[in-house]
Amino acid sequence: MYQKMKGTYDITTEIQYFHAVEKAIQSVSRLFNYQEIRTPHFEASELFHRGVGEDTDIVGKETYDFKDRGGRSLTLRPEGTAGVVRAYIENKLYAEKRVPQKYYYYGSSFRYERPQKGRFREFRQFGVEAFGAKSGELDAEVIAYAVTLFRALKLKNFIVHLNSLGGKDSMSRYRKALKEHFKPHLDKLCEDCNRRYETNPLRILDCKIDADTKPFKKAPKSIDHLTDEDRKHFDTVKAALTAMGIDYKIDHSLVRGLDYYTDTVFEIKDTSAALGAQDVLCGGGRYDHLVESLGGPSTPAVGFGIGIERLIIALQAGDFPVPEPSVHVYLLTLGEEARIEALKIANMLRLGGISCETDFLNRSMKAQFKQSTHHNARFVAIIGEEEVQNQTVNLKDQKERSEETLAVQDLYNAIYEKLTGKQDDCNDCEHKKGE
RNA sequence: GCGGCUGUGGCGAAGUGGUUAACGCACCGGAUUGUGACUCCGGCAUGCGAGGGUUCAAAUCCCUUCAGUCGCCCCA
Repeated sequence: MYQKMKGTYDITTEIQYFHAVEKAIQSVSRLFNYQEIRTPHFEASELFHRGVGEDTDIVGKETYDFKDRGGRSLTLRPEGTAGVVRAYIENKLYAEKRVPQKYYYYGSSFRYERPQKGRFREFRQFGVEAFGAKSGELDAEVIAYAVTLFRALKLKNFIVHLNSLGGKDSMSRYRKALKEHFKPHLDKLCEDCNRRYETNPLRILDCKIDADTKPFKKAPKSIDHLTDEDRKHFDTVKAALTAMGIDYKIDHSLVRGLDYYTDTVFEIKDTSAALGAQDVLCGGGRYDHLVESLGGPSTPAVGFGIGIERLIIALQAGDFPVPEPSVHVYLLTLGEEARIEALKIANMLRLGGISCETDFLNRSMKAQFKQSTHHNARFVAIIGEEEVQNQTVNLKDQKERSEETLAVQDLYNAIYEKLTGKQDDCNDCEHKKGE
């Protein structure tokens, strides 16, 4: 038997959750005025190496790299931003008249990792990127977008972690301060941290092994090394969040693992314990130099990524109502003629927006009744020889627990009225009149 | 890349060397050839993730491998 590849999975009954999330994404994107952008699932390897950063774990050990038949070195995208930035530059979207240019993306990303809860080799990511404005208020709007999405999905147990790394000047000051601070303690730090000390001292703060040690706790804070300008930017972000009623927690150890971040960085963590070690639902920040470093004009930008699988795990732990698949009418047939008649009736009902299911196996009445339950049918329409003869249908309303004999020509109106009551829209599902 | 745990029907689960692999749920058929959800009767794994080995005998012991799961690293 063939098996799916490690770290991938088939979406079957859970599709309902994906639809719910996708619907929320579309409606929140509309509210915040973000346009969807779709970019390829693979790009030249070079793009991710330069975009995400050669020294990051993602590029160093997690990318799916392969050579195509033309000998090109390609990589399945490990995250969304690099591809969107490439498209932004290549399509000269910076010349768009609307500023800032705000995009969202949704789709699979790939990382070669050992799978565990909330972590897959192929996973879906949703993210937004806003280009063209260096504004703390835009940073705050991006965070507000994520929070709004979570609220729309009835999530309650999450918290925004916030920090600022500052721009190039602030960061180099901070790096120097960190190195000075940790230098006398290097022998006490783990192997990884010693390596990070040379390659990227900021990442030492990410370490969980050394997190409880004294030098770690006394480590200098990035926000104490911001230039006046960067400090002002961060103050604007915080004020804007407060103005929008968004709670946040300043997290001095939050540095993020991707190289391109500047100034604001944030994560939104799930606090329900449903996600185990992978509690980061959303991660993002400002990246003011990425567009330029990938060959575009100097363009400030800010964005985030959200893991759809993690979001859905959080959703399932919460009380988000997910509708069961259902059908309006189950046509229960008895005999050959009745089946033909049922097809005609189903066709007629479907044209009017009423969904139908019927029996294709010539099964017993009992079996068909069971099927109608499995299909969550509101109505069972019984069609036997007698009904075919008289052009009638025996209609059972499973909700009202009533049964009546109706002329075929009256069937549609009767069902429609019961489904919609006095309103225009179906009360049982999302069917709208005229659709 | 490293470590722990797990793998028996559609699902849950017993079985730790000895006949025919319990049981429950679900499903299917019948009792009841036009009214299901209760009840009763019957059916439903030639096989225990896969491959190899030990043995008179393997779901059970050994080796290899695959997958799942949780954790580390890191991230969404």
